[in-house]
Amino acid sequence: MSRILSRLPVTPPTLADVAERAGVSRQTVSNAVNNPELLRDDTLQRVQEAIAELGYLPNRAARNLRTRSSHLVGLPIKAVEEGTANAQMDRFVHSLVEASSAVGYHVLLFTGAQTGDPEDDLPGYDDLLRSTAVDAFVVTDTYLGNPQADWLNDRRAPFVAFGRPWNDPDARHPWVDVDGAAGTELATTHLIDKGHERIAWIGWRKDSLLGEERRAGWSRTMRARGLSTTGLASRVEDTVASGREASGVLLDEAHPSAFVCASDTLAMGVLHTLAERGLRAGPDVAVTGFDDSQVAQVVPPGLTSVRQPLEEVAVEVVKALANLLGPPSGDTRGVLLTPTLVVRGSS
Amino acid sequence: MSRILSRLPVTPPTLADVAERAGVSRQTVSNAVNNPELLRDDTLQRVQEAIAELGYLPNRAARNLRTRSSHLVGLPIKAVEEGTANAQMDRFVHSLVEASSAVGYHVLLFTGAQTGDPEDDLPGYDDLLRSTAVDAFVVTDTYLGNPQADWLNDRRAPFVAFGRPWNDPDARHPWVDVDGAAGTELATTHLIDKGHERIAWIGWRKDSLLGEERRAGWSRTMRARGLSTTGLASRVEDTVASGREASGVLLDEAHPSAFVCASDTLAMGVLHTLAERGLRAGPDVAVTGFDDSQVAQVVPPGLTSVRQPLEEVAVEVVKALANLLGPPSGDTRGVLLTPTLVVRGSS
DNA sequence: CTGAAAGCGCTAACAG
DNA sequence: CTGTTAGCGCTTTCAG
Repeated sequence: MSRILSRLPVTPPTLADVAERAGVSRQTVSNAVNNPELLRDDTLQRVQEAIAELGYLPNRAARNLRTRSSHLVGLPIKAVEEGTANAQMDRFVHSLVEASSAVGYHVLLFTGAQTGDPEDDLPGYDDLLRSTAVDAFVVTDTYLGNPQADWLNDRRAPFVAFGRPWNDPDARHPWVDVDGAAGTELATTHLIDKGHERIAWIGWRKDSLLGEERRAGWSRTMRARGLSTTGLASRVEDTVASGREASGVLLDEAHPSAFVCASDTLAMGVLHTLAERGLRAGPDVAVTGFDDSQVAQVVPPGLTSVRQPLEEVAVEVVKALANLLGPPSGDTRGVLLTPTLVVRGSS
Repeated sequence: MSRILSRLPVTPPTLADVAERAGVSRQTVSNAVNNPELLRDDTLQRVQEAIAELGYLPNRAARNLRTRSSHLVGLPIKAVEEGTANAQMDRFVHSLVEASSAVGYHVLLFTGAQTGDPEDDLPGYDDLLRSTAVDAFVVTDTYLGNPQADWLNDRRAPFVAFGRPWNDPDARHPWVDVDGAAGTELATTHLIDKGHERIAWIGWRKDSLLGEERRAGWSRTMRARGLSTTGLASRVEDTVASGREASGVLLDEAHPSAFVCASDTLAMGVLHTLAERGLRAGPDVAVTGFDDSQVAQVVPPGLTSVRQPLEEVAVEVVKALANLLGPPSGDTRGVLLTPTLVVRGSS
């Protein structure tokens, strides 16, 4: 096998080459590749042998031109945020590439402008779309007010979102998301079971619906267990410094014995405060984060964190994609997955 | 502008549409796009107006078919290693995507098999190559014994490596790399300047030439300053647990006051040991890592780390790519870039 | 400087 | 079940 493929011809074999070798017409070879069930067994086998001997693979450009589809999905990527623990894109991208290849798709990366304004990403989408470079998009950043989904909907561009359409609950595009409240509920329950009663929340500002959802998981669990939340919540920016500051204030004013955080970044801020005060994460004050970042995995003594099932998310995204691009079968609009809790030394 | 582009036609405009609108032949439109200098000024302007009005963009598939080039570069990605701090891939990927788009290229992601054996990635390359899906590859993992470079060279597949050809110093493919020894020299010098004399090394096993290079930066700097390295070096696997263990042994047996590590992962292992022994990273024992991962950035009290100039690497990679695919101009075989040191609380 | 003709490799539609 | 015909949208000859 590797012998056969070991020398790349100057110009790769075409349908015609295979057809000649197998003694059939070009169309028959095409059918052998795309609709094998149409061929008689012996013909099929003969063609397949010729294909193997020649190491034939259909020319993508020609196929794309003819079928008006590139078998490529576009994925916009943002710059990594320095100084945060939010690098989970990596994990998602890898899973997406893998899941896509299983259905014959490849992932094409692109970036918008560097301004940070999502409006400026739009031309990136537009060019790809108008040049028929991709069949669909996967968008990952569907926070409230993000124009991408609306924009894509407007031009009837096929896309699947990782993230709920917060803008518009009855948006008609397919989406996949992770139940944030379930995640923080897991964390809060875990802490309560460990005997904690004064459990503080550090989350994002109110305009983040994603953040409000995660917060809801904490507050509803506290209430359900009959625990007070008064004075125990803080809403800040998603930076280590904010988490550090917020946890300092909370410790002074509300004396919590544990913190549930909306992100690993904020949780790291809490660890900073604890280190400064000579408190031990875990034995003295418990902390949980969100995303199971590499930071959570390697920081001493290990940060307990809610882990999003990104592999599953990718699989569901690809399913939705296939449904969008292939023959539509039972259109599932939205899929909500449940995260898990990874317990480590900090709790 | 956004008005004009705001409605995607059922089927995008073609060259013929533009030609009709501008009252010229299809050829002339093609020239207007690809060789504007061939047109008379007034014709050019007329055509460009028609292009803008119609929101015309050349159909990629058709262009690819005709020019036998996809304007796509393939980038193989590995699964994220859990439990390490080695997630710098997405910083590089982002930079690469950006640099590529500046010269009209897009990045296509693919994965090999999941076995971890690099041999199994080869079919991934092969398929992409034989189906003319990509024009070239960027490979990022050129450790000793990795078959990719040889394999690609064998089939005369254009590629650029991020990483030196350790196998074969006079390999003929272009590469870009970062000077690891310069990085650890920076770290070691920094520690010496802070007054440290017993500075230990924790690195990788000897079969990693990359690791040996980083080690050399430490040892040559120590020697140059007249400091002993005897009993101060340890070579282990790249895991947090190994770093923890090695630093424990070194502290007991050689009493170093500082550690230079070959990776942030190992450095985190050292932080674990320090935390367990009630020692403070920084004031009590200094530690430096390598890669300036998010972990280094957010862990208390901040991990001093060598930062690779990945943005520059990407730019150089794309330069080499352009040189490979476009008209060859001055073939620079290899480019070696210098890292910087980011000083934080741990030193 | 502009236009006409040819064809890249493939698949959809139809004919045998 | 297999072969023939046509054409996707573009660029590369080569004439005018």
